[in-house]
Amino acid sequence: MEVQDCIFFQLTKASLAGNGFWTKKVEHLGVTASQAMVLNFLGEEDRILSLVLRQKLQITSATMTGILDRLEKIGLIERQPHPGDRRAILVCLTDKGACYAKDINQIMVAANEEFMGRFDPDDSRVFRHMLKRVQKDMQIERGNG
Amino acid sequence: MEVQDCIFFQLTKASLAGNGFWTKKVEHLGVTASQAMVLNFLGEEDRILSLVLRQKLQITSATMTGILDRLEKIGLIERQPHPGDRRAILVCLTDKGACYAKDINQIMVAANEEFMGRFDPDDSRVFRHMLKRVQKDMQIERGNG
DNA sequence: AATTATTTGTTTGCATGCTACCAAATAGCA
DNA sequence: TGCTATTTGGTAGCATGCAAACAAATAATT
Repeated sequence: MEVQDCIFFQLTKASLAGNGFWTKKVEHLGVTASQAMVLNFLGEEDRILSLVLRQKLQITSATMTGILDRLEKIGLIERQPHPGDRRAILVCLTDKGACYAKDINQIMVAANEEFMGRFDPDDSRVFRHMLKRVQKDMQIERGNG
Repeated sequence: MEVQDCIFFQLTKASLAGNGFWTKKVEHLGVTASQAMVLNFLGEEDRILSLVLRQKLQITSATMTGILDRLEKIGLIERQPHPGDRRAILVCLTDKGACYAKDINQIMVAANEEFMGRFDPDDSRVFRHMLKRVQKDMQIERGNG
C-alpha cells in the first residue's frame, strides 16, 4: 500500500497542518501552539496542580516540565509550592499570563470556527467524533514520568 | 472554550495515538514510525531522488537529513551520488533494507485494517476524506530547507 | 516506629518537526 | 563567457514528544 493512503501518515500530516494553522494564530504573542493550550487551560482553572494539568492535556511530566520552564521564563506562569504536599506544584498565571489566556481563548474560538467552518456540518460532526474515538481508544496510561 | 473541544488539540492527540499504535507495530524491527514510512516508500520506488522522497513524505530537507542519517547508520539505506547532478542524492535500499521494506508493507496493510476496521465504514470514509482535505488545504510550500 | 512502596516532578537522552542559514552545484541570462 | 539566481542537501538551534532513571516526599505495611 502507498504511504499516502496510510491512516497513520494521514493523521500525522493533518495534525501538523492543523498545528501550523494554530501556531500562526498565536505566534504574535510569542508563544507556541502547546504553550497556548496550557495558558488557555489555566485561564479556565488557575492555580492548578501540575498533575491535573498534565492529565487534562495528556502529556507526560517530562514534557510538562519543559513547557512550564519556558512559560515561566517569559513571565506568564509561576510555580508555587503546594501547602499540603511538598512534592506537588501549583501552576499559576501571572497578571500578564492571565491577559494572554483571555486573548488566547478568543483566538481559539475564532480559529476553530475558521478552520472547521468551510466543511460540511455533518462531515465535521463525524470528523470530531472519529478524532475523539481514536484518541480515547488508543489512550495510554499516563501515570508518571 | 475548553481545550478538549479544540480541533487542534484533538488532531494532535489523535495523531499521537495513531502514531503510538503504528510505532508498536514496527518497533520490533528497530525502526521508528517515520523511518518505517520512508522504508515503505522506498519499497515502492527504490533509488529515488532525496528531493522526490521528501516531497512525497512532505518533510523538510532538515528532517530528511536526520532520518536518512539514522537509516544509513543501521544499514538499511545508502546515499549514492546522482550521475547527472552532483548536488542531488539517490536514496537506495540495502539488501537488508529491502527485506525490511517488504515486511513493513505487510505490517502497514494489517495495521491499517486493524486500526480502521472497528469503525463504521461510512464514518471511516468521511474521516479519511476530511483528513485529506485538512492536509491539502493547509499544505505549506515545502520548497527547500 | 521502621521499612517498603508509591507518587511527584526533574533530568537525561533520543527522534521528529520546524525555520534560518550555508556551501556547492546547476541553470539562466547578459 | 561571466555574472546572477535558483536548487540541493546539510548544519545549527529550538520546541515538543517519549521512556527511563532519580531524588524527595508521602503513603502503606509490618
